[in-house]
Amino acid sequence: MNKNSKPQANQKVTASDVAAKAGVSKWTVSRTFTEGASVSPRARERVLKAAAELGYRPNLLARGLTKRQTHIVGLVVDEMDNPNLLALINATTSQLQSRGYLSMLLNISSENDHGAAISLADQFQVDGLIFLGTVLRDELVELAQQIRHIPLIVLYRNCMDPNIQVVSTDGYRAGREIAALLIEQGYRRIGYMTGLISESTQLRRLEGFRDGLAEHGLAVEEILEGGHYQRACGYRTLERYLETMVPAERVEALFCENDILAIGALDALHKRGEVGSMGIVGFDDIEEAASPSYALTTYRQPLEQLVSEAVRRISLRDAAPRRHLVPGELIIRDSHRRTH
Amino acid sequence: MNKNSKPQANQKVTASDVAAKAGVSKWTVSRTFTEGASVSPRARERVLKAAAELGYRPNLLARGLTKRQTHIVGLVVDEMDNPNLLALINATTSQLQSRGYLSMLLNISSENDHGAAISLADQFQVDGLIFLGTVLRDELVELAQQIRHIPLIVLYRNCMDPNIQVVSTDGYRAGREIAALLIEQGYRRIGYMTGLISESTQLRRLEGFRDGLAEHGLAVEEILEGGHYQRACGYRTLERYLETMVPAERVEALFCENDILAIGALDALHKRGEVGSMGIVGFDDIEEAASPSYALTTYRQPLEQLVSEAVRRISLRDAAPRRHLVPGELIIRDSHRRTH
DNA sequence: ACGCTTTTTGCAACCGGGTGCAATCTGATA
DNA sequence: TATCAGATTGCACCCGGTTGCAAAAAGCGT
Repeated sequence: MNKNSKPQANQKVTASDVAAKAGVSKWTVSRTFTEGASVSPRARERVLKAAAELGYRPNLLARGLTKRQTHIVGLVVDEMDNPNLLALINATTSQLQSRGYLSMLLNISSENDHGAAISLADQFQVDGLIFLGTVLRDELVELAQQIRHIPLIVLYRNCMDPNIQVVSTDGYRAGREIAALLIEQGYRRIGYMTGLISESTQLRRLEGFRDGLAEHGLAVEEILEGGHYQRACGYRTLERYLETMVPAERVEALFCENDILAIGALDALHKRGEVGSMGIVGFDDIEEAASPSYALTTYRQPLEQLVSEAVRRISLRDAAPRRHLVPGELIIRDSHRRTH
Repeated sequence: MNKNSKPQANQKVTASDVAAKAGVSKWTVSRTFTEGASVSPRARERVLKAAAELGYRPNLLARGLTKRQTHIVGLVVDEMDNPNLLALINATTSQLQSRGYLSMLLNISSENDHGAAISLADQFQVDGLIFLGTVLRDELVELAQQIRHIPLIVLYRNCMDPNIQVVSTDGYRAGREIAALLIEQGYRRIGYMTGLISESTQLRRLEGFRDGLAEHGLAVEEILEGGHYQRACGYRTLERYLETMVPAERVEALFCENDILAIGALDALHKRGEVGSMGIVGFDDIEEAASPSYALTTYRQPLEQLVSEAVRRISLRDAAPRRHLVPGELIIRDSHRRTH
């Protein structure tokens, strides 16, 4: 009862089929679908008509085989629990698709076999590999070296290996801008809350922050270790700090490595009824940051631009290991101000 | 200065190369890498050795072309803002990879061209299409009909079209279980908070809930429209309800269509200092549900099982439009109890 | 109408590997 | 040692498209 008798092009329609119907050779069909090939308008029209009637769609495997270009890009993803990641994946796949590329998702979180995944992508002749917010361990770099000569791009994170391309937010610059903002507010005693130490981008952030302060003769008075990417971590870290330090000794402002920690910090201030006693700045501009109850001053990473640059490099087949840092945007709300 | 002179297998190593080095024909090489093909142990060994030395890796495009099986699965994804989605994507890609499949992500959210994306996947000869938490509009179903005969699976959602396979949580059963739980608590006046109406799975949930209550001679006293998947929505909806109804007239317990709404509802109770005055049950068991400040009683969808079933069907090339409903698990915490 | 330049088009070969079939090689049995 | 089944291997050809080359057709000036 399931026999579909509709004349829909259920099975394979090949170029030869179209050729037969259009009364030309299959090569002419191929040329019709090749940009800038030489085909007479008349032939093209007949081919197009026949193709439409038959519902012809070129087999992309075959095309990839001969053209040595598949228009598939491997997206290597780790840490599948970071909510930012979804936005990254969304933006990347979206832009890739609109430029005619397809994304192959390679999950290398936890128990998955990293080597197998990357090798498999290579065997599929992907046109490039984008590491999405992945912290590239040496092990991965080594793997990546063994594959074909294609663009390897670390997006949204940093990677010091000279053979890997990087497209990322200019953390150093961001750090300086935030330092400048806080100094402008008149703060002298300024602190920094780190996330997990392992993430190399953030180091540059702190460096820039430090240098920005140094220009005005200031130093980072206090470095708090925030730890994981969780509100509770920011909360506990600041809470403990507030407990141990009398108000006069505390820093007046705190730059947190990401919004989640910053929001946790704000929660801690709130809990102790000390909202407004310390300027807080975050990083990322996540959705909650805009909520009026936080009004978090933060720094927005130029997501679309970053992705766009990465995609551009892939489509240019640019495998040269350059590094591209894009400036983000300071989002000024209220949390960096002290009200008392 | 960038000339890589290392003897690494930078370029293409084909089966013929391996054959030459191993002193056999390329067909023997092919057979060596084919499960269950007839190759003498001696030949196999020599091929394997040569392959290893040369760093040979079969070209999967070529293989896919002849075998008519690519081991690529298209993951069609919509609503890239739903955080549940990330867990779904993670589980799916992970399981696919461990079974030797690769995932091609097709983003059909917002401005992306749905038709183009799905058609492209088809042209790449994917072995199946999984719609991840996508609400399958008719338009999509129609598109899907036009492609090759491969499994089309809607995962984590429902779809009434008889030509599409469904692998999803048994919402009807869940609804009944929750009804039973609430009745067991002694409640008589029981309500339901909906999410967005458009999502068809949830209808079954309400049906089951309704039937479960009916068995004990009860009905759903109140249907609150929660709206979007946002805490604020659950919050506002319940707040408004509490404002308009005097305690004696209120429902004693409320089953919310998802945890986000349920948590919003708990927030509303908390805000009014009426925690414990109403039993609340959610659905999904998101991370926050376990937090002691909510202790949300909820229903966990069997994510891994669902994914596993979908992957199984793909690998069996089972394109028959069956529908598979998996029971989830009631997670009993405290929020369904009344304390006063 | 004629020679000459451009297009257009057909063909063979190829991308990298897989399959059916027949030829060849085992080696165990008679 | 001859015989024959079964395992192994080579070969031609296929998958579905693309490309370089040369032949055929069309355009053009005179």
